[in-house]
Amino acid sequence: MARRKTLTAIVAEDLSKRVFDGSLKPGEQLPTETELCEQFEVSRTVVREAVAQLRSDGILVSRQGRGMFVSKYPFSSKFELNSDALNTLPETIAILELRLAIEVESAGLCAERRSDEDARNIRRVMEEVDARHSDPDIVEVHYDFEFHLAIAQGTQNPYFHRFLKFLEPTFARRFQLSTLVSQDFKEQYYEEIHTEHNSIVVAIEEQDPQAAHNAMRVHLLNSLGRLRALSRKVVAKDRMDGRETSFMDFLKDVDTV
Amino acid sequence: MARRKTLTAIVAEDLSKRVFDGSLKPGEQLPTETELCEQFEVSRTVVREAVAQLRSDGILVSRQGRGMFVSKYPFSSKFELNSDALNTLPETIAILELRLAIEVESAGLCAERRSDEDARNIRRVMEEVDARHSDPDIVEVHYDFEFHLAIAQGTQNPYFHRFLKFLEPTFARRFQLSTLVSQDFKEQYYEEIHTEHNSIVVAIEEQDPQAAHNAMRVHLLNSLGRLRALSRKVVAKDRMDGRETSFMDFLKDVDTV
DNA sequence: TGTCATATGATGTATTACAAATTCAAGCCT
DNA sequence: AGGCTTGAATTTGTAATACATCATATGACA
Repeated sequence: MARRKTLTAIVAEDLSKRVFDGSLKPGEQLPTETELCEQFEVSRTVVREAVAQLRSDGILVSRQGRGMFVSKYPFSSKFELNSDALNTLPETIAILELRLAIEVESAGLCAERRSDEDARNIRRVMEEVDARHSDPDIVEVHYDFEFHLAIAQGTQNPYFHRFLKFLEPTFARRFQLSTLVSQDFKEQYYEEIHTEHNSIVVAIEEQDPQAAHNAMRVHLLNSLGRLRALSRKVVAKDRMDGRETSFMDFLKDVDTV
Repeated sequence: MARRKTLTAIVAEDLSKRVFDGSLKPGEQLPTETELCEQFEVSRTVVREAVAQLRSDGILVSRQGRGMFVSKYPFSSKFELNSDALNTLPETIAILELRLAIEVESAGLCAERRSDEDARNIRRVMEEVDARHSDPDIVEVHYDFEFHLAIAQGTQNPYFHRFLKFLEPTFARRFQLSTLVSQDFKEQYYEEIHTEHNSIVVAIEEQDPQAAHNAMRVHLLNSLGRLRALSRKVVAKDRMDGRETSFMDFLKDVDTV
């Protein structure tokens, strides 16, 4: 593996380092492309590809005929979750707390601002989610993500939907519950969730932000609890089978392609 | 203004669109660079710069001698705010709502989980922020960001701090209030903010999550109101001076170098 | 059948040339 | 003097070509 870094990558990293350690200040003009070619002893092709990357990251701006400049706000305006972290239980829980924060407010704003069409859509999605229970073998722990996205849509603030969509991969893993829990448990599981969903929907339909806040908070706190319970079952099952699998390993295994 | 889009940008957008609408599937091999040149009727320089961007976004990977491929996980596991959007008032408000969601919960969790040292630190930062009022000329509308960061620190969940830090550039712009508002107004402004801060701090010290929620919500809703009021003043002043500057232009102008 | 050399085709890098946009100053006009 | 035009110089944007390097497929050879 470990491929040799391309010249382009080297130049790009060096330049972005210069920006972030302050030797190139926001707004400042960079050396011309030809000067950079001399400094790095590479061709203009390389410099330009490197610059293209930094430009798409918003670190540089370049204007034909004038030159290249450090962006006025070069400091990372992106928020990323390194995929290593997503597979550990503590990280998943920490991120679920972040999600709870967003979703509680999302439910409240949705209750305030939803259109009638939003409300109808949300109820429809809830019913679709319920209908999906007919398949007894496979369930996603957060199989109800579409429901949550529909609510975010109703806030009329696109950032809520975008942020939730961004968090989706963290929660969209599938679990084969059948290997873990009895049918009875699943029934109970679905029953609980439906009840929780329903009280959220009712609050949104009645345009009661406070009630929506509360119902969503309850739902996600319970979700957190269910996640923890499930993880305990997994660990117990592994121990019974003589394995010593941690929850994170489990999450990796069931990861669907 | 409205600069003509570069060919590079056009190609990059088209390719990323192909990925996201599914006509190019994860893991699939792309046409060769020369083929893309023919398709788009541009030079290889353009194609390569476009690809360089997509590669840095993690959408494509290219291997020397083999070809270019759509990444297996092209779907952005990063959340970014494009800097163009940050300069418009509606966007700023929308993002402030997102921030409110995070911070209300942040205050609550902090009240629950803070260490004694966290509590001391928060109060200390609040007092430092107050002390800064001695400088009568310059104020940042959200000069109190450190205070909010200190609270996020107290949640014991690193993602709250990280997310807030990520949003900081959106709110860390400086305003020269002196050209806009009277000294009296500033006094009142600071007075209000201090009162709001204090009730948050008290709630956290008393470990009362519900009160912390409420206090933080009040503070940020008022912040939202102050931002709107300020924007109205700016527009009014411009109109008086015979200009027709929108708030977004204003934000660009006061941009500090 | 298995192995190695070679051919082939892909991306990576270099070089050169020209197009288009911006700046700046000289020079002209009023 | 002040404002305007013009053109040269500079800089990024695009194009075209050549070669280097890496990966794979092919086919000869044992």
